[in-house]
Amino acid sequence: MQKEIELFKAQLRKYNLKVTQQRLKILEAFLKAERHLSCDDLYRMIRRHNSEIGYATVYRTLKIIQKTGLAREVDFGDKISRLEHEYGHKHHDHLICLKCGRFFEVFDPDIELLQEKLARKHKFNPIRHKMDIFGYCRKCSQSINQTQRM
Amino acid sequence: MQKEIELFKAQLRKYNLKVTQQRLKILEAFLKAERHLSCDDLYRMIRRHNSEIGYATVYRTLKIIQKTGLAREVDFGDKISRLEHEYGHKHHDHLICLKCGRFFEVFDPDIELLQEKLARKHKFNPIRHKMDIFGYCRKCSQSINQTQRM
DNA sequence: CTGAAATTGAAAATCATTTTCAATTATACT
DNA sequence: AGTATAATTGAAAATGATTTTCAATTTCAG
Repeated sequence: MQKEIELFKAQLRKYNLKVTQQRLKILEAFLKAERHLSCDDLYRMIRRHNSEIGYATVYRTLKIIQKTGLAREVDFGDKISRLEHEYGHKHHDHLICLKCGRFFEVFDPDIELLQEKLARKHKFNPIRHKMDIFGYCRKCSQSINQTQRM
Repeated sequence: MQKEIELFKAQLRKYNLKVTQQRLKILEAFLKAERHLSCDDLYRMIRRHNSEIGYATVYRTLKIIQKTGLAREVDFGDKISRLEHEYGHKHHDHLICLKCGRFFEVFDPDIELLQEKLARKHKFNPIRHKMDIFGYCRKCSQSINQTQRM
């Protein structure tokens, strides 16, 4: 985690941004957290513990954390920005359960390869991609009892 | 297009929803449109032509259109809901240009197969999935001149 | 035709996100 | 260490898409 903090500081300096107590606390809170976090999640976490840090500051710092490459946005289809750790984490895709909302991180090198090929076939220069599979996890698959409704 | 309209009407009846002029006009406008449309896009289109249909009605009807399986939501990462035709359209993924915003629909059966396998390997029951590759299209690849900025 | 139930649309509410701005703080430079 | 300056903070307001409310209107089964 020290490594990430140093990287963050270095990036701040590089862009003439100041190393403030708030920014460091927010980064640490983010790094300590395991799950995918929305801005609101993180704001509450920080607030719960001790510090008085404004929502706007958390919001703005999360933007910076993204830009430094320490986090990336993930999208669970609910229109809420969530961040997950990026630094030191390999790329992965998601299996997202439509019932319980849990997600699983997965990776398949063959798919990655084919994605590259697919893009190249279309003269497209891929930078990043996102693959989410929605469905039912093992537990929920058993207990599905959907009431079809409109 | 007649087929889609009949299907829509049938679905409405099935769920005790009424077949109104507004709903039909909105569906037709949607079906005639080629591109991916946001609620706002569609509202403007309809309004431009003639009809006086409220935004709320467009919004609500789009939800119904989704539920009937005639449209599905696509996500270009900008937090705006856009719908694309679903009925009679095969599943596909997207190549989305980070510069000009254009997108390309692509499909690769090998990837589809591997996605199924991947899910099964994790005892996950896949229902649908979403794969978007972000990068630069042919035209934009040439003229990239990004100014690195924070 | 008629009544019950659904729909409409204008306006307001919601909710995440983003900006504003005056007060505060970090940092480079004496 | 002191100071100037430029960035940051945080409360509050603004934004913008989405969603709901509710009284008036429309649909449609009987």
